Amino acid sequence: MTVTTLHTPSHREALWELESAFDRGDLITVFGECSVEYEGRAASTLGLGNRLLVLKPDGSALVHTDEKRTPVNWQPPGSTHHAAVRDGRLRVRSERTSPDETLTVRFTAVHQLSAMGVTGGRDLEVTGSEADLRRRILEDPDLVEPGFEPTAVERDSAAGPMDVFGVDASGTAVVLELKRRRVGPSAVSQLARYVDAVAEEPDRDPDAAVRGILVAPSITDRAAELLADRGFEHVALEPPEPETPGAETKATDSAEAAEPKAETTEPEEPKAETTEPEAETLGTETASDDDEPIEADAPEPSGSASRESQQ
Amino acid sequence: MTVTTLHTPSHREALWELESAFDRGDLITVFGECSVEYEGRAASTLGLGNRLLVLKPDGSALVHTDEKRTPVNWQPPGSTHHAAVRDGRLRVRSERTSPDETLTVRFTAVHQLSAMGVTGGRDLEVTGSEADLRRRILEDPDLVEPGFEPTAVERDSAAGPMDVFGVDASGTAVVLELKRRRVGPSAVSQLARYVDAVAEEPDRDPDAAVRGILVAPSITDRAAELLADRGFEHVALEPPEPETPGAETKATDSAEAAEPKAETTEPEEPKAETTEPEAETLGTETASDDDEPIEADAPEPSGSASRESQQ
DNA sequence: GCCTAGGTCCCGTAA
DNA sequence: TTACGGGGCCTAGGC
Repeated sequence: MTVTTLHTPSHREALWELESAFDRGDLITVFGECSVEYEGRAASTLGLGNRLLVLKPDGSALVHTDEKRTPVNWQPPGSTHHAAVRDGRLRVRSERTSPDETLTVRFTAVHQLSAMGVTGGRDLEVTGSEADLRRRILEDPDLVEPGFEPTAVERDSAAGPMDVFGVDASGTAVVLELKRRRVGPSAVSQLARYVDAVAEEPDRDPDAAVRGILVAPSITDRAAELLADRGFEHVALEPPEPETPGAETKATDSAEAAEPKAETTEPEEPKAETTEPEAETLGTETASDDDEPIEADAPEPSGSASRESQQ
Repeated sequence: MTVTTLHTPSHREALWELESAFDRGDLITVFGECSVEYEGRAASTLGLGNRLLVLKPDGSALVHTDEKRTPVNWQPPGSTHHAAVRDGRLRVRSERTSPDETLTVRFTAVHQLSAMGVTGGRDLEVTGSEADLRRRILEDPDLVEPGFEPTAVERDSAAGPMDVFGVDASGTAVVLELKRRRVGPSAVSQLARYVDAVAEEPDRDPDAAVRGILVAPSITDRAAELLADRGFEHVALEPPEPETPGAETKATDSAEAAEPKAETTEPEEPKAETTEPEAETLGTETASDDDEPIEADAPEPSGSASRESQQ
């Protein structure tokens, strides 16, 4: 693995290294004293200070201070990086079009410049998303309510696509809005938009009701009021098992669901999903182990360092 | 400025340096081959690959690949960083509570480790925000429509706080929802929530109308339909500044300082709107200069480098 | 701590 | 390209 590093380089030296790093497609970090300007969708200025600039080969640019997860300034992927020496400073500029945006970083001093060849390994696997929650519901629609039958996912409406659409035990249309986490008023509005759109569809009996159900781990008080005003309902449900199944079971919210689920029997054959119903335990991991047995069990064999946050 | 850098250190050496860097409150970058695990609100795994790990003294942690502006994994500020050598690997772990979340980065090889003392300079000045749009409207309410009078900002309702509340020339209540950029259906829903909440306030004449106006640079077709369905209106207006109306005028700090903002301190009570709103020309720049005269005019005196995005 | 909404949101997906 | 909605969103401002 090639890593090129310059310590307190002159602007010319830094410029030269940036040039070749751009050519190599390296990931670049520049640490130094700089001011930053941005102009595009908005505009901003940032006075002199020490920051870390990261330039990625895909055109991304990040300016980080010593605080916050979000960069103080940035440029999204697809931008074009330029470097030059102007007015006695090293200027790095990242530009893009549609929208036209320019990020300019002017270094009065470069403390360190590194260029690294980075390759692949971007295959992140995530669990606990709204898609996981949807899978869970499609596999066992009774979790929403006994007799619920999903008929479509992402069904389009005049107000946009609905997460899940279906009918209840009495044949009434039901719109589900799913959220992976606790939600507020905006989720109720979103649900209302879809329900209203369905209710007004021309081929529908104007007198036929359309139910709206917000499926989320929990909702705020205000959201509950708005939900009640519209005659909508809330079903407490969350994505399956982001926490490891072994220990640390946190099904605390299940109490909110209250409704004794009449045992998760064979789903009413949800047309759209004929998968084996036993998959209700989709979160199971064979031979699950605790978080890190090797490390957790081992006594400190080689020392350890820690630091407390000081915000 | 102190910068400590280790090249291809042993895990023990890296651990030692991390320890002291934590103590110093340095900003740390670690570049190497690693796998990443996250567990908390969701969970994720990332296989072996070369990445850049950034550890901030405020407890933030970022794992960056060679692509995207968003880190592939991260930890927000307030987390606590730990380092240790386990199973022949350098393990960096960042944990936080409420919610409980853990980020674990295991390095099989460290190509470079740097620690930098970063100080201050976080005073970012931004223009073009929704707050700027609101200022613009409060300074000249006629931009919304002739005779409009704002009476409150962030006025609370049963559905949440409204951006601007006021009355039109005929005395009818008006709710404004402001957006700094082009908007879709969600903004219409948001406006509808507020209008409905105001309309149902007990002390209000049930027959009295409440108007809803969406103030944004533009809206999508679907948003326009939803807006029309509800009888709401759209006023095309954007924040002052970010877009360059004339010839690349970009509000240098000097111009802003020169701007007689005088008592522009939030007319909380615009009722007494007797003042002649000469501030209508708030977008004017005195002695505007082009983007960067020194650099732009100068011919390439010292070389330049550029790189095209390759995505 | 929770709630509410903005953001240069970023990002993926589909039309 | 635009549109639309999810996100481990993050962040700021109230309460």
